Amino acid sequence: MLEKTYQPAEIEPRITAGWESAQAFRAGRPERADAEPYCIVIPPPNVTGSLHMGHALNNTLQDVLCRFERMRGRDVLWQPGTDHAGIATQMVVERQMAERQEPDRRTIGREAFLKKVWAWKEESGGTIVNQLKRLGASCDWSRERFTMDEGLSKAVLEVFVSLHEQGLIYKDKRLVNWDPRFQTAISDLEVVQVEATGSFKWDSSTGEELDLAALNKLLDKNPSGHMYHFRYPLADDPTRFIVVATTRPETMLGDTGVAVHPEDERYTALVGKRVVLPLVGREIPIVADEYSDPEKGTGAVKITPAHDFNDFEVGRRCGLDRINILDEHAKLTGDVPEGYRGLDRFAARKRIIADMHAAGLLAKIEPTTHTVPHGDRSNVVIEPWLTDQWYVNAAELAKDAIAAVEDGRTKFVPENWSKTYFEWMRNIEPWCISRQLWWGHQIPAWYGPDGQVFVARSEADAAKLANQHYGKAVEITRDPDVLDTWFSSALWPFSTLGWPEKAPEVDRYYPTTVLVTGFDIIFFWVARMMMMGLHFQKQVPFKDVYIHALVRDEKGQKMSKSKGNVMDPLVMIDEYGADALRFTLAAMAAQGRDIKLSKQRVEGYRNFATKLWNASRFAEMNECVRQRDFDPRSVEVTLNRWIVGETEKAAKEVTEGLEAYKFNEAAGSAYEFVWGVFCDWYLELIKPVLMGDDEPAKAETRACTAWVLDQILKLLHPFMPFITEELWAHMVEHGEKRQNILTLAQWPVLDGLYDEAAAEEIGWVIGLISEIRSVRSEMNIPAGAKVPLVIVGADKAIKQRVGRHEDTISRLARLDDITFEKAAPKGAAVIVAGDTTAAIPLAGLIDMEAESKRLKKEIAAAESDLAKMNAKLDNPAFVARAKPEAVEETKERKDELDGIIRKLSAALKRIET
RNA sequence: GGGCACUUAGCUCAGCGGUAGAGCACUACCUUGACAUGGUAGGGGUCAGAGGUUCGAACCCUCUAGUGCCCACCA
Repeated sequence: MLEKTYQPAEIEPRITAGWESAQAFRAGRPERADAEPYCIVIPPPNVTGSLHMGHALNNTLQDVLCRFERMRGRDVLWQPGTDHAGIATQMVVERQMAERQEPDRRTIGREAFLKKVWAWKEESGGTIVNQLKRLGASCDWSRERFTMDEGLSKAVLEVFVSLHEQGLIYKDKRLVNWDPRFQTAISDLEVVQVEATGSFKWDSSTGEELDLAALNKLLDKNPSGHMYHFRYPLADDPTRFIVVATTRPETMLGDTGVAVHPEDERYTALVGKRVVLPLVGREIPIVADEYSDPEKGTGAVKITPAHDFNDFEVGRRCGLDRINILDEHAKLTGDVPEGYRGLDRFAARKRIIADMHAAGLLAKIEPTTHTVPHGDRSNVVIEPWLTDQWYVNAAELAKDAIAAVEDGRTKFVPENWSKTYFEWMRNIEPWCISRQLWWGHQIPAWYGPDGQVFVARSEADAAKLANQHYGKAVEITRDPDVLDTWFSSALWPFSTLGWPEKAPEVDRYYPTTVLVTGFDIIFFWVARMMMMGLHFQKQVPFKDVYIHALVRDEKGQKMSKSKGNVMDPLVMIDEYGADALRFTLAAMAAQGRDIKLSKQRVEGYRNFATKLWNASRFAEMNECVRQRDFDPRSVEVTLNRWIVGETEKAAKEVTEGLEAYKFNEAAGSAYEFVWGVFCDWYLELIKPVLMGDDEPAKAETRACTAWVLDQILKLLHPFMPFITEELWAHMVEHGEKRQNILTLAQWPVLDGLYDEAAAEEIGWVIGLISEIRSVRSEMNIPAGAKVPLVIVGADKAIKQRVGRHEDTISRLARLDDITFEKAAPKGAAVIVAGDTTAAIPLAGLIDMEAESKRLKKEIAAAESDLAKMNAKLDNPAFVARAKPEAVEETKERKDELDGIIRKLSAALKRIET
């Protein structure tokens, strides 16, 4: 016997264990060898991660799809795994070492450090996988992969070497986004722009004193947000100046030119002259370059080619020197005046301002709003820095990746995300893939004594190449850098299947069916998988890309620990059960929207689970046992004919919703059917049958209830796998415990069950009961009181109907007697349900004044509707041009309203006379 | 500067060309033999504003006003 209340915490671990022992999620089950494969690769969570709401949503949706397709008989592979997450993981381990006061990584060396990271991974890396299991994720866990696995590392090696051979990976010296905290290059995508606004204002022309102490105090809090105007003296006439503006004063030490627009007449005479760079004393040229905008600042711009992306280009065009003034920590270094060397960039900034002012060369300080690049992980200001790095020629690889979406080989759902994808792909920049970290795939490049580079699959191969190159054996050293984490992620759809080995899984499951992910990683991940997949497999990595919403807090902001607005999915699971959380996420996953999650919503769906639980309890108590030979087509009792038809409708809606990735519609249809139709009506309507003594009807109804409940458990299983699996096991089949598990049961494919006549009749019963209840409530007839009902002017058909459903109507509407009369008795409340009129003849119980008021209100409402119908029908254009069905519907509605008004008016008249 | 969305019941959100919906919250009644994590009934919306297209617009188009996000730039 089922417990009275559903206890998710009690059943979930048991169900999980059952799935595991049945190996229910194994791909490539022998009996499905001929089945069509269905494959999803999981967006690999960071190995350092723990489950947040975004993961919960993402994996719930994937699981819904996988369970749905598994039940439809497909050979499902949901490929799980984790990502080594270069910077994040290295950070975690370094922080741990610092906390334990152990020597830092540079002290212990690369090899020892990597050993520690692996040890950490073995110990703590499995957290998120276990959390995914608690959510119910039906991944084939036997195939779990890690981006640093031997196999996946081999794929990385193969891809790097091939792309290098093809000239699509190359080494280049150019400006990169340098993260001074982690001392590594990062890609454009890992840079986030943070707005800075200053407040300090000073102008030398006013004669006002400059309060340096106040400015410095401000700059200590936020070094950005101000524009500084500097006077640069002309070399041939130090009494004349050209004024330049900058938000980064310290970079002036690396200036190698001043640019003006070629057509800017203010400066024409100065082009070709030189200025003396203040504080440094170096003479630098004034050049003409289109980059300079006469509208902005003073129209003259200082050029620092080694520390600014635009200036780099200007310098290249005008042949200016590049002087690097920063080291890897963003401290001043190299060819800078003695006093500045070794200063931090922001300390140098203050010092420069003070020194320029002292030299009388500071013209103005004004507050401004500008964005400052920050590292997305380190949160420190990024410096453009000139270094050697490895790049992927992304523009070349993007060509087919763009075409594949244009011609529909891969489809975005919702479709308009393809615009975002195109936008970025068509303007793509070279992808900087080298990172100055230790944790990651080390770049397979070796250098000879003179710096000549040899890229090869192994050190031995590289040595061979070097020997050929030099004509003798030489010492080679390996490039210490590792690859961007997203480089290995880009290979995920085929590396996890066994490539570059000749793995049968690649043939069977690639291209994968659908990728499910959030829009925040379209560039980071989706685009790069498209490029790599197409290049190495000649086929798209996935046919569909379903982009889901981001889970945000109530203000629409991304949930984050630092903001303190996180809702922990595991806490929700503990409190309400995994099924409730999953159902909530699926029900809210409308396309293209953000999800602002609320606890009450989860609670509501927990209640839904309880409702289902109790409906099953009811079935169990009433011995509703699934019959082996039960055929829903064969039922004879009208109620049963009706419910099998409703079941078919629900099954179709859920199926169509899931096929179209409309998770919310599928979940909504299932919810409405289970609660609103099955529980609210069917189970109530059959109670008289189950308690009656019509044995054949009883037997059919029991079998039918068991059958419908089975369909319900199946339809809900993708959304609520735990409770449905538990109830499935409880429901007796052919008089014994069930042998199979729901996860591997067959999805309902129902057809031909809908019975128009049954639907009409039960609809009539429901309508009548609802009307009686409504009138009772409005007339304040005590809920417990049983009252008689008079059916007025019934024809033979209605009399027969009433006869068939008398018990049910009496029970649900709390009646003690149903009789037939030609006219409604005096002093009765009148009920109009469709074409049936009824009355509750309890003069004593009914306040006739209230009844009169109620009738008037109902008449008014009906008349208002009727007026709308009439207006439509009186409009010749509507009758002539609207769809015939629309006109027909309007007429029907008008007739219906006419009838209602006539009956209600008659009742009203009787009261008033 | 370029792009993409959004504005519907007190709250959170569906609906996207033919009688305004859900969950929660609210009101009244109900220990009715599955369920008070429940039942029954009910209140509550000129679908941001203004134009237009259409027989008909919350839904399509244009504009306005707010809000959010992405990309780029920033002397």
